[in-house]
Amino acid sequence: MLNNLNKNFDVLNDAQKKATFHIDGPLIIIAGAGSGKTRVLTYRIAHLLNTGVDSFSILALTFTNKAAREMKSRISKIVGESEAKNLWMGTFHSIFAKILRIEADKIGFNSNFTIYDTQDSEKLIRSIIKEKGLDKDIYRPKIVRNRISILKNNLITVNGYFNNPELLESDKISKRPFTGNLYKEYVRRCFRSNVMDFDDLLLKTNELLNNNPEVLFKYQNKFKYILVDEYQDTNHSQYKIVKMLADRFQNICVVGDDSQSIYSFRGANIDNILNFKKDYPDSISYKLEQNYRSSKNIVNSANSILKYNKNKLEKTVWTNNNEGEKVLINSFRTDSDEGRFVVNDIIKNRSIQNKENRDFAILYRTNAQSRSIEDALRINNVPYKIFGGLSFYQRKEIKDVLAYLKLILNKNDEESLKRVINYPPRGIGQTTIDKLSVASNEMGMSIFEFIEKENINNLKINNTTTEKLKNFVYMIKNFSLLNDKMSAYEITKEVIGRIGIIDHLKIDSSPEEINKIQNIEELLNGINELKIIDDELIDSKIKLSTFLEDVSLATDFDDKKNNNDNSVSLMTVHLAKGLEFSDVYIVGLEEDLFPSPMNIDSRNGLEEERRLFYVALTRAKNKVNISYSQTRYRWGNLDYCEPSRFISEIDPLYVENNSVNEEKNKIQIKSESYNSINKPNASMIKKLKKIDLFYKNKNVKKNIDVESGIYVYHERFGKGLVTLVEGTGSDRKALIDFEKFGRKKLLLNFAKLKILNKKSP
DNA sequence: CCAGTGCTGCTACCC
DNA sequence: GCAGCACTGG
Repeated sequence: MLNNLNKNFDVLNDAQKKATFHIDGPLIIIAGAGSGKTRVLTYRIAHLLNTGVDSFSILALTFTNKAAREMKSRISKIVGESEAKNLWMGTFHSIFAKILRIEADKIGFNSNFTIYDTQDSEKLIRSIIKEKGLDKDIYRPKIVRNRISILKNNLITVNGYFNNPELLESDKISKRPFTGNLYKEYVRRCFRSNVMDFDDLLLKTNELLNNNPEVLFKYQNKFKYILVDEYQDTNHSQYKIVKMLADRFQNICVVGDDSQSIYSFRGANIDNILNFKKDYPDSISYKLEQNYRSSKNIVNSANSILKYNKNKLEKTVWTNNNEGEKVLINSFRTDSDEGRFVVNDIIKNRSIQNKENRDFAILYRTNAQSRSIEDALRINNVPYKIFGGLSFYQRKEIKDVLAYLKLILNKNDEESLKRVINYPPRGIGQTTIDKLSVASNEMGMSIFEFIEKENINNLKINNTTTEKLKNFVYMIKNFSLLNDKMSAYEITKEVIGRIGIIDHLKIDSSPEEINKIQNIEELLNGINELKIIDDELIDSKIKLSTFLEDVSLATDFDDKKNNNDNSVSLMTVHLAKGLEFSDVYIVGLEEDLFPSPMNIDSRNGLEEERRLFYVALTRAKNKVNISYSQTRYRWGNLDYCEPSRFISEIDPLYVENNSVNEEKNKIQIKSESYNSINKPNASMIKKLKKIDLFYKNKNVKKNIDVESGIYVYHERFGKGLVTLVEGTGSDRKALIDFEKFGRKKLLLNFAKLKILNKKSP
């Protein structure tokens, strides 16, 4: 092994070697894009093992399952699978979920606690808001959930919240003074349901380690060597856990790139990496600055935009690679023109440069932008794969099946119960559930427990419904008994069969429903495959609890399949982090899109957008194509766009700008529309654009003649007589008596009406 | 209780 | 443009 290892080390450059061979004491590795970061991490672990460090005492934390898997398999290749298997390597959430299950009793939880995803949490919060009689338009569940998430990630508990005048004040100002009460109730309900959300996995770990010195001691001793990947993306809660665990031996190695910190919106704190030296004054730092991925033009153009950022660690990424082609900038009239260009360019380069579909990636700021690109790809029969969007496990039909499975393991899981107690429909309606909810809540019980133990006849629920409730509880309990003797695959198969979900989906055999059935089958196959893998390793079938833990903390579904098919990749820039492609198209480089309008009002926000652009640029090995459009459909209507400020920030030395001629047109459009206004601010421009758009919009043109007394034809409602027109602007409505559908009030801005006869003057 | 329609509201997405 | 909640009539 040693020889093999030493041979491997020869491929490292000086900085990489220094970082790899560092053993004791705090170490920070600043790793520029494409500088062989993962290589250093894996070799460093291999080296640690080689010098006699016990594989059980190494903890390596990553941000994605994918990163953990990759690293583990690479290490396996160097040191062998049996050694690699002992490493504690995984995401923050999976590692600490594991520890929390072991230590659950110390924080008053049961070790089979359920993990809620964002959607589950939001649903629970929504129902609490409703119960408390608060206005859901002010207490928007999404905002409240987000607020609570941020609080938790900053280790602010309910008490901490109420003792913090600033927080109380800020929620008062934002017209949500009862946020603290919602937080309190949410925490109470999660606890009662034996549930943790993603943030709890970190928050509760903090509490566990803080309040139980013996537990902290145990894990400090266990994890003598700690490595953290993507340190720039850690939030406060993660930072504190790492700090506590590393406190005893100080053998902490963090790797990251401040220039690729793009997750502050979910609580990542760039200061963690910027302040590492303050936290560990004895730390050593190495910079990996040689880029092995991209051409000189790409590296230099990416570097040039970072000059506009103030908050950063100094480093100079450079490369020995070829000069390469310049970064190409193109402008288009419409977003569909942009899509067509990108696809034609891919087809062209595919044949001229002998490239394959998988060499190309199309990156965008928001998922909604994929549509125009997809259209062009489909028309030209170019195979593509969209990454991100709704993950497999987020789909309704999958979540429905999973809810049954979760309920089997944790009957107090209220959200899962509510999800499936009447799905597929079994005659238990909202009224019944509401009654049960209130009554069980008063008793401090879960709904399941309540049905099981209490006399529900007192609730004025009729006998047939009572019977149905009892049956449901009986069914779940029965599943539990079966589960004790069954593998995850077997019990899931049993559940799917017994609840009749497939039959229910078959009722109308629309393509969507067929697809749902296929997804459920795929879920089952997925579990079955897990079983096989597990069989090979330890000759036992995977249990439901293991499977659910995997699923709750997984998002990217089988990358094996994704890698095998040879297609163009479409994804957001965020998702592209860590990946590389030969040719990259970055589309939609427009103000109000990239940078995102949400992030342009603060320096920190704008700098993060710029780093995001940096990430996009540095994904490419050979060629970057940047494009923007002068108009774009957004939320169903046409928007005028200006080129992104980031385009002009790239040093012109490395750029070929094809869009200069198009510029003139654009400026004309702009001056026509807004000349009369003196220095309009951003939001004003937005409003003007909307008004402007309204009058130019084809819908308005089409419906401007609609007035009372004329006959119109509507796509769905058919023929009708307009009896009244009211409102102005986008609020203009018509009251129409349809022959077959009766009286309807329609917004003229949106209604697709054909005028059948005009009233004579 | 349920299905079908209307209305609303929208980043990025790791776990 | 669309999804997902809320409302309403059967």
